[in-house]
Amino acid sequence: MRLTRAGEYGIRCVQHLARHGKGTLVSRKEIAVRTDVPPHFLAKIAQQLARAGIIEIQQGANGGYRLLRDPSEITLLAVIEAIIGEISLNDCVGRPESCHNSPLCTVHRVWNKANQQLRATLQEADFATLAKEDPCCLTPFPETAGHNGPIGKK
Amino acid sequence: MRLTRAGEYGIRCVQHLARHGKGTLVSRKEIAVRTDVPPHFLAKIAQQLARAGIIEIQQGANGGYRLLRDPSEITLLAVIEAIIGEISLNDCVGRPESCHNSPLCTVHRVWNKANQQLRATLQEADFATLAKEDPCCLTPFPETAGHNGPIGKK
DNA sequence: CGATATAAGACTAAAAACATCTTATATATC
DNA sequence: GATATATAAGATGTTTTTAGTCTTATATCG
Ligand code: SF4
Ligand code: SF4
Repeated sequence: MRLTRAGEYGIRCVQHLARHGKGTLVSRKEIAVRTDVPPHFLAKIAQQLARAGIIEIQQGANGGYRLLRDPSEITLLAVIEAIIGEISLNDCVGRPESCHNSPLCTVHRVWNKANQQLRATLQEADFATLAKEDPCCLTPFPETAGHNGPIGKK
Repeated sequence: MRLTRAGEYGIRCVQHLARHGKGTLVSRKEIAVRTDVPPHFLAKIAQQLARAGIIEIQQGANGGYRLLRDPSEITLLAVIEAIIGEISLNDCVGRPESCHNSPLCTVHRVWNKANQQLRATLQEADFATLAKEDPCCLTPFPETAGHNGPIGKK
């Protein structure tokens, strides 16, 4: 297992959407800027989240992404695994057949246990709870706030 | 965090040495053959284990490796971290300064917790316990058994 | 000394991660 | 309907990491 950048970015994306609540449309640009993720990269990640049924993508002018479920129904585990696939600390955890020794291997059992524990911990964390303690103050985003002039940048 | 091949091989190496017990000299070749690890790769891994004080390397003819500690004193965690460095599930766990958001981030806290839990689980597993339930029957290795002719191969 | 074994690190190949770019398509607004 | 804007989809490119090999040097036994 390895939490890649894509995985981390996916979490940030859902986290930001969760701040706006279920169903609210948020532009890719806003998410990208606010969570510090390369916009084109975010597009890819969003597609994976959409395939997993976590978000919905709206195309066209004034398009963007929206959460399909309530933040309390979305876990860290679901978001991570939507992007990097099922967590597997060692090859033999996800594919026991990759090591002929796995049926007898006592180390294998430790990995299995650790893996299960890790997934459980990540499953316990839902985005409603995460947001509750989150001190993030959601200041208006330029585009959303109704004027187009750049603020600060340039 | 990511258990690399080197990490997995390191565990196999220590596991094999543990079967022979603390202090017993075992040739690199035997370990490599028995645990299915490329010999030159094993050399590298052994050096890391030696630096971490887990094994001792004996050079010269009839050289090899030996465990410095009792198997019960060696944990999975120690071996893994000797090779891949301290376990860190996400960048921000090992280096909080890598994300300016880490002091406030609620996701960060979940990672910290999960990381701590994982390390604890791997620390609980020592090689004496692992070997106890290990059904491996240690048949004599050709070189060790006192004759030099190749068996089976070629 | 000579045979054998590891040390140490350079080197290479392959894979994965990370990111960008291009072309196509969908939608709102005029 | 035309146009501008936003995402879709996937090809492409760059960089980093992993995995493994090779070469030269050194240590030890007999
Ligand atoms: S030796 Fe054990 S821990 Fe290692 S890959 Fe095989 S089954 Fe997994
Ligand atoms: S946003 Fe939170 S979880 Fe993600 S890298 Fe920063 S501190 Fe870690």
